Amino acid sequence: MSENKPRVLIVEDESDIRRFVRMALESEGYEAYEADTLKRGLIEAGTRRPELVMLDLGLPDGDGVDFIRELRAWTGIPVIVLSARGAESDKIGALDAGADDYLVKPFGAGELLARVRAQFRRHAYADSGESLVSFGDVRIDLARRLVERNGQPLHLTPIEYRLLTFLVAQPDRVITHRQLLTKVWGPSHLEDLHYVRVHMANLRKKIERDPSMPKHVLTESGIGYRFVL
Amino acid sequence: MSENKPRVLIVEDESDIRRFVRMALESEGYEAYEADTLKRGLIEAGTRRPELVMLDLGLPDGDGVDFIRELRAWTGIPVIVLSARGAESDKIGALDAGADDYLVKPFGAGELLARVRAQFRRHAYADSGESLVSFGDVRIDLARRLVERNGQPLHLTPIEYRLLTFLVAQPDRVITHRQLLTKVWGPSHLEDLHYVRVHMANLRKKIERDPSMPKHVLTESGIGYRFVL
DNA sequence: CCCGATTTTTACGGTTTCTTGATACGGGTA
DNA sequence: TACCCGTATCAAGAAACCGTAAAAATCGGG
Repeated sequence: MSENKPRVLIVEDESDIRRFVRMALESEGYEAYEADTLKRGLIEAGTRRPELVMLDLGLPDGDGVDFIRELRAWTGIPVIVLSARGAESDKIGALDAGADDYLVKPFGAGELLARVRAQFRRHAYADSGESLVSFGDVRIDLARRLVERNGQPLHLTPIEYRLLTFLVAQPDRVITHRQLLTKVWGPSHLEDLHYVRVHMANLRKKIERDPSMPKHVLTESGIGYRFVL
Repeated sequence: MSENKPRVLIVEDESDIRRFVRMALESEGYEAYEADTLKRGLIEAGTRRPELVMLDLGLPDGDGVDFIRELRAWTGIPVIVLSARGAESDKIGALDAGADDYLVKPFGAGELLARVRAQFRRHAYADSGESLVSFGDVRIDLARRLVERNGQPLHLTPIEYRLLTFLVAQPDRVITHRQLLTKVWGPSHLEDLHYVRVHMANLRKKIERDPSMPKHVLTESGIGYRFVL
């Protein structure tokens, strides 16, 4: 191997889209591998060891959600889901199963590359493993369970703190309502969607400069939220 | 012993991970010892006297939490727990039992080393730690087990003294009720939360200028307390 | 065995946090 | 434009949590 390009696996049955995605990725210096079935995709993932997977949910030979589950059994590499317009529930299922982001067809090359870059950034960041995180004018000391804003201690309630740390642990990633409810309130509160709304609003009031124009806790309508640094 | 490298004990049953961790540590100048069972780990800890232990929670021959408890019976050396993805409750149990930090598999070498360095930094500080601490108008002489306020001797009961020193040892950090109960009353009193309340109130009466507006022993509702100098 | 010191219980009022429901907002669509 | 859906916001009531005093039990030294 002469160079050390980041490797991306494309799992997609339509050859047009496959080619489009490959071209976009290669133009930015990524190495692209292709698979046209889920089965083949899992094999390629195991042998090529890509740093990122782009997965079409509408493949004929099985459920994309199962693909993600199998992949997640042995690796945490980011998965970006490509979904057809309107296949909302599939998308959410995929995110719940461990996908990291999604793109709705049709999408442009610029949009695609931006998402890909975000995932690579996130993964590099997650490995650096400091217990100090900061964004905007907020600093979090995870080891001490301490949050401050502009140097002043910022008091968060237990739920607010759990929400924030869960979000911060995976920036740039779409987090579903379901994931938030299970992680913060426990699996028995999957129907209490309004809890999330209320507490998210309270959290925003404390950490965003302008809570009505949030810059870090973004809402993904119909799906959940996304945290960006 | 020709050199004086810091010693780290790895307690882990999977040989791949063991080797990975050892390589990472040795590349940074640590001396690494290995054990593949908890039993063996305890023996090695006793003979090698490491400055740090890396412990996999999922060992076949027993509960990692018990390992930590046994270790804590005779030493306070830092323990970093290696836990499998999603074993949230194990993680908490381990921290309560006295672990100092945790890493979620899979983790990278950079992340691992950052955590290890953090522990050595912290421990070095704690060891060199003056045996004289002071805050507000209180001075504590840890070596002589003596406390005074405004120059006057201040009498603390055994429990109050243990509470205070435990808090003072980790300023700024939130300390959970569980931690206080295990450290001060022992692990069999995890349900006696009211003990903490009563004795904390008594302690505040003795060390705070205005016990109703505490400036050093702050309460974190729903979590525990936080000591600030 | 007695006494003072300490710890454990108990009880209750005050505070913080969470839940709940009502209401307003805002982007998309017919 | 008017409507619909999901979202944000607010404030109340409920629940959980905390501080405190004081009584009861326990401990330890003489």
